[in-house]
Amino acid sequence: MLGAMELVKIYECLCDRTRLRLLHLLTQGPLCVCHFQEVLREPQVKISKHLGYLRSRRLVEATRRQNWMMYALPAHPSRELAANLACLQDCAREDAVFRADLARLRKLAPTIAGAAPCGRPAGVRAR
Amino acid sequence: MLGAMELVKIYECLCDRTRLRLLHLLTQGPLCVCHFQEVLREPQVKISKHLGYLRSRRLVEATRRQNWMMYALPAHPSRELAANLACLQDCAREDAVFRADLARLRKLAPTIAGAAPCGRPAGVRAR
DNA sequence: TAACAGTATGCCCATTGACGTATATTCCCC
DNA sequence: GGGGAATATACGTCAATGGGCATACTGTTA
Repeated sequence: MLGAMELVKIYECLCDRTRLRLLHLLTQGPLCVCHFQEVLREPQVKISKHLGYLRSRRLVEATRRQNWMMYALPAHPSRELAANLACLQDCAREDAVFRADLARLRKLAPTIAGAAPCGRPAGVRAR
Repeated sequence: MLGAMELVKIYECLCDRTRLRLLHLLTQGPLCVCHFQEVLREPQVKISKHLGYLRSRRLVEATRRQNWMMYALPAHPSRELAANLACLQDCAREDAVFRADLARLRKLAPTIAGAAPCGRPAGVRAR
């Protein structure tokens, strides 16, 4: 009689504006915390905590890359998660906030595939 | 800079197991509180409160029909709501709890269209 | 090893939500 | 008007959550 809990867990993750924005950005590919900070323009602690929340519930995966934590959607999402992420992406297409986020992200990291942390070219270290 | 709030509101409604079951049942058609009580096997106050929650956020509409309150999904749902309800319905298809709910509902009210409250034939009053 | 950048965590506070018990409300029928 | 059925609300309690501030952690560089 449990069941349906996977879905509830997903919706619990989706029911916060900040987390929604994070997940939406992640549909574009893996990103690091500083990316999120710059795109969302929210304090580091807020971003980090929400990512931790998502991670603890397995909606995102994290790997360290030198100093940076790279966050990504699960490599093998459940059917439910995949469906809801697709739905989110669809809804986001017509929303001003999500579109603006996407625009800032694109300006920041024009090429997402293999994007270096914080938009710096791979191998170049911070100032 | 508001935006995205419609979605958050929807997800806030979806992130509870009981509300999820209620909404899922409502995708079959309008129902009254006693239907929910019998299908979910949950106390009246719990059902009623969650319906109130959903109603206050405009995810369901309610109309009185004699002694019974009939609840239904919005006649004109937003794009976001429609998308998420479809997604929910899709996810529910493979979940034991939702399937069991549906089975109990069908036994209770074989014909949903114009279903009388509490499965009694229209016009027949309670014992 | 010291300094620093990137990130996470502990603590505190305010808000929200879920649940149960008891009680109120609304409508129908006698 | 009284009684009863169906439904909603008021209260109290407890747990979870969001946010900020300060601080800790981790890896890199000097």
